Amino acid sequence: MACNVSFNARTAQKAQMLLSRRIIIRKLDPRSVRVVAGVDASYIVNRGRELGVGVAVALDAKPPFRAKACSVYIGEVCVPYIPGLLAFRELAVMAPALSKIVNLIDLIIVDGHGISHPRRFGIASHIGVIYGKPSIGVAKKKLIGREKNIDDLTVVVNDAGEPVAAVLKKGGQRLYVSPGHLVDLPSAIAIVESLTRNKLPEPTLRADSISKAIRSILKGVAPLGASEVLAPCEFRIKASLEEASVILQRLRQLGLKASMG
DNA sequence: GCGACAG
DNA sequence: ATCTTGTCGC
Repeated sequence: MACNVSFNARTAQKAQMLLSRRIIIRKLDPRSVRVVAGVDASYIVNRGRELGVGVAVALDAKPPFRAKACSVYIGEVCVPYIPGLLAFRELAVMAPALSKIVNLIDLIIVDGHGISHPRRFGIASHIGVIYGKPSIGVAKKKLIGREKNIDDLTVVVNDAGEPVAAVLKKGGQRLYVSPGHLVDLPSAIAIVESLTRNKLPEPTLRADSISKAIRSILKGVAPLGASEVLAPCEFRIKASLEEASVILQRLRQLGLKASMG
């Protein structure tokens, strides 16, 4: 028996329309951001079932962006990817991970959009509202709106004529930065700039490398340096008994802290 | 009907 | 996101 969870796209859209009214857009002083969270989700297909890996890492907002805590949740995902409804898929595994470290952080950087969304409620806004924390969406591709140049800044404008994102060029990468919750566009731009050294913000990079390392381990390969990258992480696995046991064993073999539930 | 379409 | 070979550039 797999995927006992059902998903209704129309209901999900209604939820977004209701929840979007809770978004607060306002200035956020970058100096008030001391610890920031990076989140990520990856997937792996196993006998027709889809396992999701949710990662949440807390790091200093200043170089060298030292990791202070990390939580990983592994469980089955029963929601498909539908453009505009990404949050319902990713949150299934990201929320259990983020909940473990949310008390430590001042802001969340999310892969995906914030208010630059058909219903003004992308995954970054969703996470921000649910946790009552400032959040910023940083996406690699545009979801909605048209781009418009204002002086030397490129912004994304929605159908209502409202600027909902800015385009940052980082090492050949286009980054769509949009407010999620408790932050405005100028603040979001300044904060993302301060967190970006390479092509992506450091929190995203860190969550991504953790996610990739876990993925390799689950596929039976132990990447060099995996133990170091995953050292700050605690793991929780929710799966069938035999499946969870195998995963648990592999992680513990590498000296990692893993449990079930 | 057609194009667009985060991860 | 994931799959997947060779290839371009630092």
